[in-house]
Amino acid sequence: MPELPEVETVRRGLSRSVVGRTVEAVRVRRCDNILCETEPHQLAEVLTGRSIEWVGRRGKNLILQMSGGPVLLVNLGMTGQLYTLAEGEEPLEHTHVILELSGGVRLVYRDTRRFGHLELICDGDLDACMSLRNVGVDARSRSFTARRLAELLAGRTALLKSALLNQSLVAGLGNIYVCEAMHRARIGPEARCNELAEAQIEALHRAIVAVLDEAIKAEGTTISDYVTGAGVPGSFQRRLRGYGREGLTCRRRGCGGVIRRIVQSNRSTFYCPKCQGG
DNA sequence: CGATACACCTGTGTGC
DNA sequence: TGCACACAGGTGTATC
Repeated sequence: MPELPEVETVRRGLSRSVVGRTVEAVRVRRCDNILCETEPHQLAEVLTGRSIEWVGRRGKNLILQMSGGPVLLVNLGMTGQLYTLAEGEEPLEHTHVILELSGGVRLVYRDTRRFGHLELICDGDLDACMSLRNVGVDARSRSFTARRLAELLAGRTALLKSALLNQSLVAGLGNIYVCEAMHRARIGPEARCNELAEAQIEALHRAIVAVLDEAIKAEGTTISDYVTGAGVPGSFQRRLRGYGREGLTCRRRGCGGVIRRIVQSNRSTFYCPKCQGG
């Protein structure tokens, strides 16, 4: 579910609602998706009494910096949620951890399919932690340029789509935004990394930056599970041009093509056969 | 090392 | 109504 725009939206929301608050209690309902140097129950021991100093992001990973050094990293996987409960609101099924914060704020971590995980990094050393070991250049960092993208793709024979989904190259894109960026850049689904012209890579880079930016402004894409840090859906699903639109008319002005769905490496790819190369 | 297949988990929607 | 199957935003691991 959550790709870069969704994770960034959660980061921004939590920056407003939980930064500066102190962890008063930690309720762990289910701990088999908590990575920790020692034991999952260490979560309460380490976090209780510390305040949340800031919330950061690397690719699709959220970083909660705690006072005194430790970091709580959150990867939401497909169905993960990290949001604050409204007053009187009860946690739903599949809520695995609740942080009770000062001021009566409750931050919950929920994940139906449990593809996500928490990682407690006691010494705060992000460069050595498990979750970030294979995270490449963030798609919204300054160093993600067209030139950098070209270097990352050079010499690869894989499908472009597979490379863009590979977090160790560019971090932050998932199935939705890869489909959207390739549609915007008019690159067909069968394109391979090593057969792109320079101008196509530049167009792809512009498309990636633009679609992520627009999606963040819309607070992300909600298909079924994703919610912002405040627990509400995003709205970018209304502006998708390819993803999830099989059989519908292409949204490119004057195109009139019909969006198709194919399966590539076991995942759906949506594209317009008329305005995207193939 | 690079590319691909698959497993991990739960819920929902479809067709018989 | 019951059941089988396809499918879903991600990613680590095994295999060639």
